Amino acid sequence: MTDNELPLKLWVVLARAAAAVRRHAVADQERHGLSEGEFAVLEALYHKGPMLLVEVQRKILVSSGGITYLVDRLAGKGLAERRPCATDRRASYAALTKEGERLIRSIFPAHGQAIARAVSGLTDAEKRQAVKLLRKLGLSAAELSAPGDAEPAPRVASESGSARQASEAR
Amino acid sequence: MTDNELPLKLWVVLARAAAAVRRHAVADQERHGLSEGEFAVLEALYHKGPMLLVEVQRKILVSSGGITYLVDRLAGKGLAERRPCATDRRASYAALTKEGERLIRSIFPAHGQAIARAVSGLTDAEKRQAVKLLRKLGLSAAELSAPGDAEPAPRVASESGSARQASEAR
DNA sequence: GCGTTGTACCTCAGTAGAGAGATACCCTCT
DNA sequence: AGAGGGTATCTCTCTACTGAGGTACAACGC
Repeated sequence: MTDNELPLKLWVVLARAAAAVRRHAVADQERHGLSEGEFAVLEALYHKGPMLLVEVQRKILVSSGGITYLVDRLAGKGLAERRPCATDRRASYAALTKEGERLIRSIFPAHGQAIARAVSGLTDAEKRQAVKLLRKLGLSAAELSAPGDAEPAPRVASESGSARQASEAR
Repeated sequence: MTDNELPLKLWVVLARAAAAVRRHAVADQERHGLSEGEFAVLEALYHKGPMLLVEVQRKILVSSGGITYLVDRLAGKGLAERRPCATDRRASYAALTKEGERLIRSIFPAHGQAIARAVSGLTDAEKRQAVKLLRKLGLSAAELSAPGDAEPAPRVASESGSARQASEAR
């Protein structure tokens, strides 16, 4: 039975597994008042030291507006700060404050354990196998032509029907 | 040393693979003006017929407010409708309208192909292997004690017949 | 019957972040 | 020196929800 729904099934179990594990990760992060994105920024800075905002952005896969928002929030909490870049005045670094470093250092080990627990349903051999397959899958999917190519496709459903507020602007 | 960061690495590649494949799925759905959640509802109703809102909610894993919102949106687009439940006046069914059924029927095959393309980096044998591992991982992660419990009451042996719950497919 | 507990749905405020566009700057080429 | 194009960040609007809380009904025990 060469299952021609194999790709769909793979996508379903992939999405569900990721969601299930993510729930554990996020629950752990929220115990410290951090959103997923905030934690990702802290973790990146913790492991790599100060980075340009654009580097962090690419690492954690958020939009340009998103990284501004996240660094703003962390700065507001006193966990991170911006530092000017000496060689490029457009750019700036994000860096952990003392408090930010203290926080991430104190919670990271437990976080790792929470993740370990979440994935403990697989043996180490299975984990290695899964890493290999998922790495291959992730890389190949990421390399496929940018989404939205091909045909615009027939627009369905009015879509212009929703009341659009006429906001006066500046 | 046997890599004690294996769980973390698994989580990273899992999240990245899921995000990469999801981008393709979402891009395809958006060509028809549907968000991920809207598409998930249509697909569920298409495959299972009319369902109670609470059933759809559990199937696609959104909050109670979320399912109300999604059905409202689909109703506003004329793709789905609510129907009273004869035996329980609190409850109501969601069902596809003619137009909704026509739409999902017309786009579903191409959607399957988009997914197939997104996961085409793996051979069929690898896909099957991945499905097996991810199913095991997803089920075990979903069964772990609810997130947020500081002291997980030792409810260890929940149900030994672990296989069940969370039927796949969406 | 009546009280209690559980369930299905809705309401509403709030949030994380997307994405388009603007601004300021850098770099190269002439 | 100046034009042109590329890049880093910020601003702003908008979306797709979440989660808490409320209402109406259901279901059970007495």
